[in-house]
Amino acid sequence: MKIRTVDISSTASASSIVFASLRRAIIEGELEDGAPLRQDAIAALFNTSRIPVREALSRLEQQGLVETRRYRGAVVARLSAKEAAEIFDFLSLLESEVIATAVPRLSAASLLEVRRQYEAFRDSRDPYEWGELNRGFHYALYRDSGLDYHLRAIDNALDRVERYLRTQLIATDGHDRANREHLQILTACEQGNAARAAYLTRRHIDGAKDTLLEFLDRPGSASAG
Amino acid sequence: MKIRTVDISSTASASSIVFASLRRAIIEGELEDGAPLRQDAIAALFNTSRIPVREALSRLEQQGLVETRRYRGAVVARLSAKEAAEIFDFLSLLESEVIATAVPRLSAASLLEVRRQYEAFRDSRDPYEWGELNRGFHYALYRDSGLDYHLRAIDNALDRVERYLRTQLIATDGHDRANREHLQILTACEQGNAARAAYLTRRHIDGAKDTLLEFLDRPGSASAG
DNA sequence: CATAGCAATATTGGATCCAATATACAATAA
DNA sequence: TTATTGTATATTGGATCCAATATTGCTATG
Repeated sequence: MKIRTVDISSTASASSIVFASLRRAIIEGELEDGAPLRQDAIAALFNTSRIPVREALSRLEQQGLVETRRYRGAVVARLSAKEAAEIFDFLSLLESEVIATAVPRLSAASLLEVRRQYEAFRDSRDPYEWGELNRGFHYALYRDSGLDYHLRAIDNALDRVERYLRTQLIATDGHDRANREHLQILTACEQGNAARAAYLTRRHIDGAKDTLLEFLDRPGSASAG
Repeated sequence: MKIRTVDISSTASASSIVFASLRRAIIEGELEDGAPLRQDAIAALFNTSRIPVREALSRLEQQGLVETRRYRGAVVARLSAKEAAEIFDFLSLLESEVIATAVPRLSAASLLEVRRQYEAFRDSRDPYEWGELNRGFHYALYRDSGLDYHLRAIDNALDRVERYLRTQLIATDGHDRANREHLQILTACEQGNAARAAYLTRRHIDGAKDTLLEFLDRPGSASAG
């Protein structure tokens, strides 16, 4: 049939909508570290009952984005600079491995898409878009690796540190530098040089980590948010 | 006070009990791939209502152990040989990194604990203990790395493939071989040779993967469970 | 006999209600 | 006055009830 169909069975449930919204609010930093998440209040916001909210909260907890204490409710998970640093290391390890796998498999179409994503990130001036655009660039690079489990782990890790990433991009010359490094990585991929792409990716992430930690150590620098 | 106390606030809730029990049943293979998880039936088993069951199921889904389709219920997540192979690669990458970080920090006490865990695994004849004991050995080795986020990711990944690991240990000479390799790794750690420990760990996991895939490819070999 | 249509049943998703616990605050005693 | 106890309120965890959807089995019809 020529009809454009939609899989109704995968229509969003209330709990999945609440989950997605809360997740976004947390990783964007709209809800700060340690902010309490009252079931009643959230349910009212979405015109629903507390049941889907509780389901969403327990999923967020499983993912490490919120912390729950029995009978005391949930709060946005705190993340120390040390923990953030570890997650950057985690990303560095995984992303360099994934890109090394992806490069020999990158199709011409994928490379075009990567370049498009590179330009979108480069041309954006809205820091609140950067997180999504940065993921778009990296994801386009990694997709052809076929390493779905790795990609999921990377996504979860990015969720945890996205606020810090934005801090780093805003408060330093992070955006310009990311652009330069993205271009280098893209070039290496176009040349089919997997080892170099992996090396540059590793340096890209390690550098972001170092810059951020340096910034956070400066007394008076506000925490992420 | 001299009273032996217990932190009541961390008492287990119904949903966390259901979660832990289902998780164990799934990773041990008591519930097979694709087995339906009826909320009513599970609630009855635990003498509770469906609410905590639903919370547990959504957490399990978030962790990738079950798959849910709206209005159709949850089933134990299937795992193809290809996906299992990817997860082994994931573990190989992470565990070798973690152990390399841990070795220079291993205390004498930790090394003794590692040896104890090594012996416990070596001396066990019950395949259903092997999963837990294997984790005990590895975890004792990794703990001093301080890489908590990495360790959590490793745990989650192990959850997904534990059934396959046991298949591999039972159906081949896996247990003996694992013991030999564990001893090699332990020795490298005692000698403070981080690079060698990492190399051996990588080979240990890659070897388990290859053995398992070979076994699964043999026609007539039952799937994990 | 095969199949479309429909009714009956089973099952999930969500709302409302109740119980258990924590928190805030007032009352009281040293 | 200050620390402690009791009480009122807020909030979460769980049970029960209702609505939406899927599945199953029967019936009728060609």
